[in-house]
Amino acid sequence: MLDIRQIREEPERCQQGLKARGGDAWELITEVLECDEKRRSGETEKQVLQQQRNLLSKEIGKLRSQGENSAELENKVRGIGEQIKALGESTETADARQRELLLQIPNLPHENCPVGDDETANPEIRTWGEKPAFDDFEAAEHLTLGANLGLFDFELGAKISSSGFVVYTGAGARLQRALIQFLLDLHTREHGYEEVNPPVVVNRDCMFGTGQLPKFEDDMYGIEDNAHFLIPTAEVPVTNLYRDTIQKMDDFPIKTTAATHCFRREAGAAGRENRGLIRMHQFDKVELVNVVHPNQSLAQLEILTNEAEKVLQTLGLHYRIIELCTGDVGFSSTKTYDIEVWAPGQNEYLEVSSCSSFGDYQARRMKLRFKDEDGKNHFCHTLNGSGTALPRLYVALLETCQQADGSIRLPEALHSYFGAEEIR
RNA sequence: GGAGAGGUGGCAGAGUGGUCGAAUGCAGUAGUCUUGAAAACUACCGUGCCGCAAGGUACCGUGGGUUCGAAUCCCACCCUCUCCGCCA
Repeated sequence: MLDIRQIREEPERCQQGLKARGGDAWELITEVLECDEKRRSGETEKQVLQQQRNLLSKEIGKLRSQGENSAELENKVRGIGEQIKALGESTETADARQRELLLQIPNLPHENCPVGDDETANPEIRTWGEKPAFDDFEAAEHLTLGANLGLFDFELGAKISSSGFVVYTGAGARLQRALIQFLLDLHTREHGYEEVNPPVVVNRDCMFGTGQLPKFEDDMYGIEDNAHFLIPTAEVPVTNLYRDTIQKMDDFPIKTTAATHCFRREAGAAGRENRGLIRMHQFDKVELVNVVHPNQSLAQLEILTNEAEKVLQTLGLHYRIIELCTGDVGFSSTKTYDIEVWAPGQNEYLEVSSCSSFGDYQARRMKLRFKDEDGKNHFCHTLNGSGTALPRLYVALLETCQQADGSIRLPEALHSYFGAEEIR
């Protein structure tokens, strides 16, 4: 949520930021300001009346305790009560509308977020490693490799669920488990994360807190009349662990990781570009969540991105980092780096991680605060990044590590986790 | 799923219609004392909103209601605990 004070004080700047995203959210600013004006004047008026009522009611109490008649005063206060009620209703309407609007307005892109209309304007920040050369044979794609090695089965997934679900089988299931274990160990042992294992069913408050609701309800699997949702990412439960809390500054940065299933409807996403494991309704992901002091967040985003990169470096997978431009950053994000791993069989880069700083946008939504040296409360900054998504990592791994005979030579870091050096 | 009990400030725990934003204890912060620490003593010590400020106002699980006035009475919902049932 944007700060209503900022909207009040620099509305043009807010509108500019929103315009840079594209879309028409900037048009809402005017109405927000109208509501704000209505709300505040109504509230002030109401408070004056409440003060009168409180004073007179005390008076009545005094009179009664002395056994005196208070009927006249009571009548007067009754009238005030009615006015308060009427005022309360109109300010409540303005307040509700203001909140509704604020929840629909995305975050402002960070001032150093590159300007652009869409993903074609995303600059490449850096690359690591090189595309592996396949001199003696042509790189197969993971679907072929997996089918031959019996690593996963899409038909079985569709049979027991529906299209967009997969069953990992045998060594394929084992590899999945090994990867998750490897990722969690990396982040907890080397990057100082605390591991949690949260519910994958969460309530609506969580979805509002991180910004999935109210705009993206249709993207998620809802249950019980959408009172609860299957999480689209562990960002939701993990960040919301800190919802409505006041943190100690000494604890910054708070770094929490979780491996969870993630569920997304991905309506209309079927097609050649999303063949195989690349876009699933259910997938695993290891998520990294940071809660930090506001002046830490920009630097922390670099650290967080490096932590996610470490995954690919350790596995020896070539990748590039791009930064999302103003027209492409996510709803709640203020600055985002995407990490794209090279998948030789696909002959393209796949997004395996998206590392974002949300500024105080999520924190304000979920009332996540910290106490400063003077004992005053401020909103924290939140960040998160994938560390990393499993299926695409899996794809890049198979396709990069394939050998001429169709077997997979695993990176050394995985040997102990997987229990073998090769899959054949 | 059934029966019962209960949800008050960081924690513990009073308060059952007015002077209660809320006793008290613990924890915490600052100070006095001390070579230092401890102890003792003193003071401070919840959150939001409106306001330049003074101050005002709201919040006792959540949402409604009764009342001149609600932490306190009524209704609904949520959650926790205990017992029973079922069960990985």
